[in-house]
Amino acid sequence: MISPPIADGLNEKQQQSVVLSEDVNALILAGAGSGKTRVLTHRIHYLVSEKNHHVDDILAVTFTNKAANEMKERLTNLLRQPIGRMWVGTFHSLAHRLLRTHPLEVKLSPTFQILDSQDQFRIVKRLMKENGIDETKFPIRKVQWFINQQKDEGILPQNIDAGYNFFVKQSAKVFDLYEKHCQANDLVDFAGLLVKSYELLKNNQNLLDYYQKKFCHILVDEFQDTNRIQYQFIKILHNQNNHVFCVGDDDQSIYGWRGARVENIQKIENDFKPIIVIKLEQNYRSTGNILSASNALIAKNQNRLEKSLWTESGDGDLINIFNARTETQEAQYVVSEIENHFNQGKNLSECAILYRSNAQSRVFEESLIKRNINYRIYGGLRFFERAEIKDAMGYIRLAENISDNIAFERVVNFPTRGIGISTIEKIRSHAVENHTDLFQSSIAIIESLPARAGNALQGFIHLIEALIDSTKNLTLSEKVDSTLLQSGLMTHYANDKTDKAGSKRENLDELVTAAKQYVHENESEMNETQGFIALATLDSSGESNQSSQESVQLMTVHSAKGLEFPVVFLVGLEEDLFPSRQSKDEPHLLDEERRLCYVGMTRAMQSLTLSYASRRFLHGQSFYSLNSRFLDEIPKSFLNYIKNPNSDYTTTAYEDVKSSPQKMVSTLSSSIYSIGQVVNHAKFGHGTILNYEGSGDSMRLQIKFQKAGTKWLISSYAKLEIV
DNA sequence: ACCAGGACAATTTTT
DNA sequence: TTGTCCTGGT
Repeated sequence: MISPPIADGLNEKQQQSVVLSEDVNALILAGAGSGKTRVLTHRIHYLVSEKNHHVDDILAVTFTNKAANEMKERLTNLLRQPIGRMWVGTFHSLAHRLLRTHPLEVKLSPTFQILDSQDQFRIVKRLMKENGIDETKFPIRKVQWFINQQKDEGILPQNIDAGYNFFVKQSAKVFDLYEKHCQANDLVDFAGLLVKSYELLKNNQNLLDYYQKKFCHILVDEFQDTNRIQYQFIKILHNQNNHVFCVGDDDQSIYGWRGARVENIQKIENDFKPIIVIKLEQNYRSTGNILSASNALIAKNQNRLEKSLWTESGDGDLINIFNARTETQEAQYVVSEIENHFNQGKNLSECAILYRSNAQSRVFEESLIKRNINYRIYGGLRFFERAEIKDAMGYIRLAENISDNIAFERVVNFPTRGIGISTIEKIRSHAVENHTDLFQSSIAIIESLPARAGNALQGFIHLIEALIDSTKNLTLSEKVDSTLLQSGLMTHYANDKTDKAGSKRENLDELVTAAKQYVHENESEMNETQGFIALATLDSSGESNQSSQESVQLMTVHSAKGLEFPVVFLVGLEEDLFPSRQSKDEPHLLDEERRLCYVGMTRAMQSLTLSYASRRFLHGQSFYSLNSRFLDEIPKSFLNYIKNPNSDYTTTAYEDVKSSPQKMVSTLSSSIYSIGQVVNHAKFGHGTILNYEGSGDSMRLQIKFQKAGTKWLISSYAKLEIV
């Protein structure tokens, strides 16, 4: 029916999806590893080369920059034409582009700035302080979270019905203040990009007509991750004459806590009629056992759009289960297994350690360092979120747009130049009273300041003016380089003797490289510098498709979504950790945990090991733990229990200990110590035994010393004297 | 302006 | 336990 190259290497269902008629909407339920990105890119290829659509007729939306970049790259190869300004990108970047094209229609100036979450935090904090809202009762993080939640739902402050909930009431008040602040200061946060884009289309019929007509085809990746405002955005762009093509997998919905609505994937069948649903169920990634075990696990969830994945590849190895005594032993086991794989010729980068929470990474790091194995950890502060980078960007932003108040506040006294809080307060209030920006206010009030503060501020003003003047004709990277020097940031870190200064200097150098690598699109609504500034906020990773080196990959299961590895260790499968304590009592949260576990398992291509520890040190305390219920939900026939050579008790024995505290005491009483007993330590002096763990030589005692505080000591080393 | 020490909290994370 | 943030002292 269709000629290669469109059908090239696609299975029947994939082909069907790709060549679907142009008259229907489509929902492609694409299971893990079923080649969904392939289908998406080939669909576009088909529309362009067979149906003679121009690339500009197509809108393709993803969630992450990574996915967007990958799609762009694949399309460039497939279409063999530059995709230039094609509308491919994240929801946020596309919304941003819309707003940059039509800022006035939503009461923004053409130079409006985007707030990242740090900036947002600071603003919320200041507003709360100014309005006397007690941040100990209403933690700023929670209020910020609340605000974003509302915005993701498309809810405005005036539409919140707080009822008797005091937290909601106060948060709604802050929300209102915050929205007004943003409006007055020409600021848009991440959620705001979407909210405003939606409003733009809703309130401007001619624009809506234009874009509905322009985008003949709207393709959405990872549809299960859409939140309400994103759904509305897609829905409003859709009319009788254009069509949506959505790809998603309800079993991989793991961002519900962030506002993603799995229901959207079900709603789509009613809201976008006529629609054709196609399931992609052939998996090209994992071996039979891995797949069957994953299928069995996810089958425990209710309300699924049932799919059952299958594979043509053989059963492969069984899934290994390892029960470690402690988290340290778990790490040692995993690392020694990685060494084995390495010795058998596997590349380190083919091995991944996946965990539920970032705090778990440390033990693995320590173990890897000990054995001298390269590793890479994902997570933590990203490049453009680092303080030194944000400072540098602050100067660049201020030089580009003198009324960028966020940037002004960031750099006005960093590196410190004697401009104190009181001076800044004066600048702020002048700005508010005169409806002008902080920079103009500074110039205006300088005469009225005490000599010292005045001089300091004058110095800053001259610095910025000189910066603007001297960099205006430079290329972007020269501009960045020169800004680093003129601002004094480089000197500041050169004089800084603390151990972190070196890496900060390296990061700043890296910023120059990032500027060099930045590719600006010529017909953009922005100039090159503005484009670079926007990129820094909208894609803070700062990664330019660099290949991962020869190193073991450590990351949370969340960040592993969309990736695959030949060898996977999914660790910490314990009750209260995975599923997490906060989720286990609520059915819909527990289901999401199960999906998360499913996502983790289905990352594995050939080898999958699940591990858990019977005792774990967390938040400075040791806890006994039960194996995760998810392990019990996988049929035994797929599992291979690894014998633990160092285990001094079996699972059942320890469960006895865990389930009845009395037993702990009775076990303890067989040793020479008992809880409540007073002992003497050579160094710490007198103390009382509060608790204990383990037995024999490895027994550890928790002792509250009169002077030295509470400590955990190993009984065989501690040389305790019973008093 | 800067640092030490205390209080406090600690899933998941994109944009 | 670790990191972060705030405070109070110098």
